[in-house]
Amino acid sequence: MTATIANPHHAAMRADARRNRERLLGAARQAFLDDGPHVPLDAIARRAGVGVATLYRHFPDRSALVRSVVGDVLSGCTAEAHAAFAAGPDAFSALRRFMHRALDMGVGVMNLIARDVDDAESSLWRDNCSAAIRQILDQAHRDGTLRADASFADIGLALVRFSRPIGAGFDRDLEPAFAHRHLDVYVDGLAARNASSLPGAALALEDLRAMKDRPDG
Amino acid sequence: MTATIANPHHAAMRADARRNRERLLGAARQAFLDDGPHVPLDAIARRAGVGVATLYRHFPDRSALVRSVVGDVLSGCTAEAHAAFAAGPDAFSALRRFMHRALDMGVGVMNLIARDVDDAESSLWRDNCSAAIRQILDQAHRDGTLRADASFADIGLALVRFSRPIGAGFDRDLEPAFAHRHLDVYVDGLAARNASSLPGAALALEDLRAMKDRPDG
Amino acid sequence: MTATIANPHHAAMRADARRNRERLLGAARQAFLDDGPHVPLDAIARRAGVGVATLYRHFPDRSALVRSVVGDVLSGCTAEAHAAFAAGPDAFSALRRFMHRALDMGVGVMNLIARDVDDAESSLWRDNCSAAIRQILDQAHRDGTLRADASFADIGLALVRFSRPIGAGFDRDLEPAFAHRHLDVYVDGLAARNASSLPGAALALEDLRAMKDRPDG
Amino acid sequence: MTATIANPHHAAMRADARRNRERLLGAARQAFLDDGPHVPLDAIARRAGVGVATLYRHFPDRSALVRSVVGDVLSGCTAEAHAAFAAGPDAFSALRRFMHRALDMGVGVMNLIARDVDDAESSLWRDNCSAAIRQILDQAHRDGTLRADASFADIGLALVRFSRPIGAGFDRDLEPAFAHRHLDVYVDGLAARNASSLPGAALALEDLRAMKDRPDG
DNA sequence: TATGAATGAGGGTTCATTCAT
DNA sequence: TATGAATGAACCCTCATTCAT
Repeated sequence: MTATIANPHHAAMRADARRNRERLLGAARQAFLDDGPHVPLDAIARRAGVGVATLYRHFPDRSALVRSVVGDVLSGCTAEAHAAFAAGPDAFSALRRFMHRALDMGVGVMNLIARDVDDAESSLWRDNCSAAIRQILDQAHRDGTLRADASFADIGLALVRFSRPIGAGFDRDLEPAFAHRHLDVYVDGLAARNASSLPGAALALEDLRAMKDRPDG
Repeated sequence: MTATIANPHHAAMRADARRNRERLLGAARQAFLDDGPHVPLDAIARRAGVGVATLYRHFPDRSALVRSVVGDVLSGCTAEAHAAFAAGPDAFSALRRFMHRALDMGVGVMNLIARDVDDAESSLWRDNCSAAIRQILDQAHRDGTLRADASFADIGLALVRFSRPIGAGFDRDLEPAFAHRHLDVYVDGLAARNASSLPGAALALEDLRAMKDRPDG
Repeated sequence: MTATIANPHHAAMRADARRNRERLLGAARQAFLDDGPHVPLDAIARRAGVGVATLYRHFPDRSALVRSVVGDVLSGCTAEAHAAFAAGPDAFSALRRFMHRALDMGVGVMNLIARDVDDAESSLWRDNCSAAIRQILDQAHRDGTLRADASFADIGLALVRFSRPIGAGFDRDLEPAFAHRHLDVYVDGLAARNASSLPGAALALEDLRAMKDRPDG
Repeated sequence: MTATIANPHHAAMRADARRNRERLLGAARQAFLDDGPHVPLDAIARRAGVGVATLYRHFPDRSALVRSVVGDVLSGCTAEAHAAFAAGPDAFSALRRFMHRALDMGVGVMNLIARDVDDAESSLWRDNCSAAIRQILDQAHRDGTLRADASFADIGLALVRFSRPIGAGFDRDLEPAFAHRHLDVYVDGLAARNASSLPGAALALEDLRAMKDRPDG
């Protein structure tokens, strides 16, 4: 399921190197989901079946690995958003479908690690993904099926929230089931006809850009 | 806002020791929320304005501290649930009110750390809290205001989900605003009249008890 | 003088890793003898001229290091016992010779640390060494040169006793001289013709196996 | 069995303070024997049933406590040596008797801790004890019952050696039995008629005075 | 005076990263 | 190029000692 991510040297890479890179990306995403953002890099290398130094050859430090994982996931999400919008039949149901797909893709990992990611390339990934999602939201707003007070920031962050493991001491295999159930109730609440009034003014995505450095999270 | 937690030696403690204990509990809860479950104990001690060894005198190891924080938060939540139910005017609005209060109390911390907490005392806190919440849910179900397919497990875990920081790389001060907005939409979706049908069978709390050991989260 | 200890991966180890391993073993034995069982592992690493983490790479914790040192010493002792028995001319003089050699080999370290060592491999080392020593004792008993009331337990523990530093506040370089003098008097007392009667019943080695956990020494 | 040690303030001390002092001395000696020289002072205080600060009131630091324990033991030993010499019937049997008594008194503790003790008062205790022992040895030498090559240094250090626990991983309660058996064989070897020749020149006590600082031991 | 809480320095261990093979 | 050994910084925890009650 690893979306192909544009790597500058991708074409030039030897077959075994490319295979290692992809195994590392997959192992890293799963490790981040399973064990949190602090999982030792040794453990990721072991999961991928390579030595640590191979990991460092492909990703000079933890942050580079994280950025690549995020890029991988975001590009996949972008594709899913476009596909859902195209498939219809209407924007609101496309939204619901897309959100469930994003959960399945492990978009949650993006957030576990997003604090470390603030470079130009990642911003691009993020912007692409945003645009694809906004396309759906805007149409739903125009249709009057999505409650008026639900902003892109609300929904983008909701996506993050629902796709993160809650890790509440129960069997990890049950996570997806609860996530999808929670998400479905939330989407029901998003329907225009079901709306109570939300507290506070709608927050715009711009409000979120005020990054601050923070040790952990 | 630190709920008073029953400490066996509480009465017998010297005034300064008790003060330190409370400052440590408060600092720990905030540190867990801000920086995650791996926050160095040194940092917690510093936040509380005491030396590390003082922390260790009060809490023999990280796990003991975590248990105490959990107990502290859970007992506070229990009280809030009872209060909300008593205040009415009806169970559904009590539910909404209680859930917002639980967010404010930092119940999210419970989950960040719940994996480490599995002793008898913590179970008691948990059970007390569960009972207080179920009281509300059962009444709402009887009233027909809460959608029939929303189980206690759904809602308990939703509480956890909404109260955890998503930490998506934006200003941490905005967390509460989004959490409350997300929660409000979710509660709208919980209203019986707004329900679509949820995917899968309702999961019971018992399904969650199948604890497995897992390194991180 | 480091006896070659069978390490499963010995052959497969890189040259530098093997060299480090041996330097660590030697440094550890000397450090245990000089500074006791609590000597900081940093100090051992420094003595060996490597970083701490290198020590931990080779020996996952203090106990593993201790076990390896013990194995190293015991295997050397076993070889000495066989050699002494083979060299003759009679069992009693072989016993005296062996005991002095064991002192030189630093067998005392075994005991400083023996409390921590109770795994299968160490038991094997111990049993091999015991057997080699018993071979000498049995012959001496048959020859009638060794006093009848001297058991293997007596003599094995005497070996331990004489080879440990007494550390009585004097120059450590004098330790071996006194140890050998004490041992020689003791061996004189072991000769059958010199025996007074020993107090109490002879204690068998089995009595020693009743291990109890004990914090320190 | 705590010998009364001259404490400058002894007479002036309140009854409860004196009782605490004696309990601390006894607890410390036993703790040093049981758990080695590194036993935490908290543990000693707990054993004595007092708070840590009480320990510090009586003994300003670990070294002072150690010195007092040593003085306590040495003064007891001195008394035993005089008594044994007076009781006869001959010097050699007095020597044997005294050495067994010294073991019983826990003279071994002296050595565990002697490295830290080098002040004038301790030297006095030591000299008194030496004199009492030499009195026996000199007579035995004159009697021709003690081998000529056994010096005071040999025998004094032997006392230390036999009275220290060997801690070889067996039940600590068996220590005294083995110590007495080892000692008895050694004393048999000390008899003039049983002597082989000892290696090296006899070492004089003066050789031992070359103290060096050493961390542990 | 006796108590037990507070402190900071130090040792044990893990892990991100670099380097020799 | 892939490997895994070496390194040091950081964190957890303990303990000697001081200080408030």
